[in-house]
Amino acid sequence: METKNPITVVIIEDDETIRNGFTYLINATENYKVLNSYSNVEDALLHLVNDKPQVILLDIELPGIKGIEAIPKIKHILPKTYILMLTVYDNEDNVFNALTKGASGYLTKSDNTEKIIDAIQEVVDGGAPMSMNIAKIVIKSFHKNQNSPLTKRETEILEQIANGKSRSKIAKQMFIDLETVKSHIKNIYIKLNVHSREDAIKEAKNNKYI
Amino acid sequence: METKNPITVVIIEDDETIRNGFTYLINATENYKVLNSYSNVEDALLHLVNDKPQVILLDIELPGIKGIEAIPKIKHILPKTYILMLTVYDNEDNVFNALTKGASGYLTKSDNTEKIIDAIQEVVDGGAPMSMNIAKIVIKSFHKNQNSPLTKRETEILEQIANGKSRSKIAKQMFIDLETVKSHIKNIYIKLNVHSREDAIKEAKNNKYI
DNA sequence: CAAAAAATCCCCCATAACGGGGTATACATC
DNA sequence: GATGTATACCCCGTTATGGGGGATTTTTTG
Repeated sequence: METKNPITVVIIEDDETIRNGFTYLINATENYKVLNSYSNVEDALLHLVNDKPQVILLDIELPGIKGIEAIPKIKHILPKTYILMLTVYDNEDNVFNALTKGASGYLTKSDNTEKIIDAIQEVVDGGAPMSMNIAKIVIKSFHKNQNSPLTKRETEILEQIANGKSRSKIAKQMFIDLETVKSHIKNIYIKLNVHSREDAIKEAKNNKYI
Repeated sequence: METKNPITVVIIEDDETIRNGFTYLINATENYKVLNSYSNVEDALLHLVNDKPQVILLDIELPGIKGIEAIPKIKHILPKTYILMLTVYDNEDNVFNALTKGASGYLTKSDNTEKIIDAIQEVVDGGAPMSMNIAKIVIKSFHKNQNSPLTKRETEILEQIANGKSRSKIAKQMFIDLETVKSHIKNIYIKLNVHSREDAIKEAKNNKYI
């Protein structure tokens, strides 16, 4: 182990105790260095360009910009940085969203130091570290959308519908035309053999398409 | 352990493999006896009066009458029987509904035999056995509707809206008039300071009202 | 019991949203 | 060259929605 080129880390976590604890523990480990730590995404985004860390530990539950929303923003300015999510609750949606948005791995805050260091190392080695229970969720999630008759886009739209969004809202949000949304919805209905938003949601949920 | 007065159990579960598996495993345990097992609630209701089990293992996902709907019916004819719900998915709504309707505990189907036997014993001893992750959901649910500005009825209706149901569907399902639903929705919007279904859902989810 | 809160039901109105019918283009995969 | 996907546009009639007024009854609570 050489101390000349330590693995550089930035921590984004609003809880001061956890933030300082992690900073201390990682810095105490040979070959790992915490460049900076921030309590919110906004601050972090301002300084990350200078920090240029190899790995970011990113809390999911943050005030202001949430951890998951932060992923694309961080990836935009630092495309090569690995992001490890920190979470207390292993919520399925969060896990899956974060991974699809570009997070490399997942850690629960109760994981011990050794695990966290291992995870950082693993991620710079190209791995995808995550807690066991999180891995289970991911597997379940992958099982989910597997044999769905819906395309990616259709699934996205159905999820918006399940959130109570109108066609026009969906269109605006996805930067596509209202008519395109209509087309997709028509196809969703045909594929699911339903004739209403309600039935589509029900059918999709029953079959774990969403 | 005396074998003269075994704890009597009835299983209601549509999957034959699980049904027979549980029956076998419970009968193989000293002091526990499965009186009967049924693949649906309708059959069970016809024979439960004769069975008079102390404990019923009740699947949530049943054809015909769903497990949760069955709880009050079972409680009606056998008020002293303890009901343990069996589930594969630890869905928050289901868990909470079942418990408020009179279920005593909750088990995931992946729980091992020992856990299930323990749960049966615990429930006849007056406990409320449930898997750890289910317990978490219950705690969350209790935290949830605490300081909600919405009334019970309004919350019910908002939940229906969040499931994509139209006013008229909600009205039919809740056996109330369309106009009543409209009134409730109007009040929901005022209380949440929103002007659309979408925003109401978002606001309610953010504040854990639903 | 009396007052307050919650739940129920009724009317009107204009607008927005919906579901269904077709058609068409660009693009990638196969 | 056929298929699948994502995109966009047209038409149509029907339904649902949100907001504005009430009113009544049941339930809860002080």
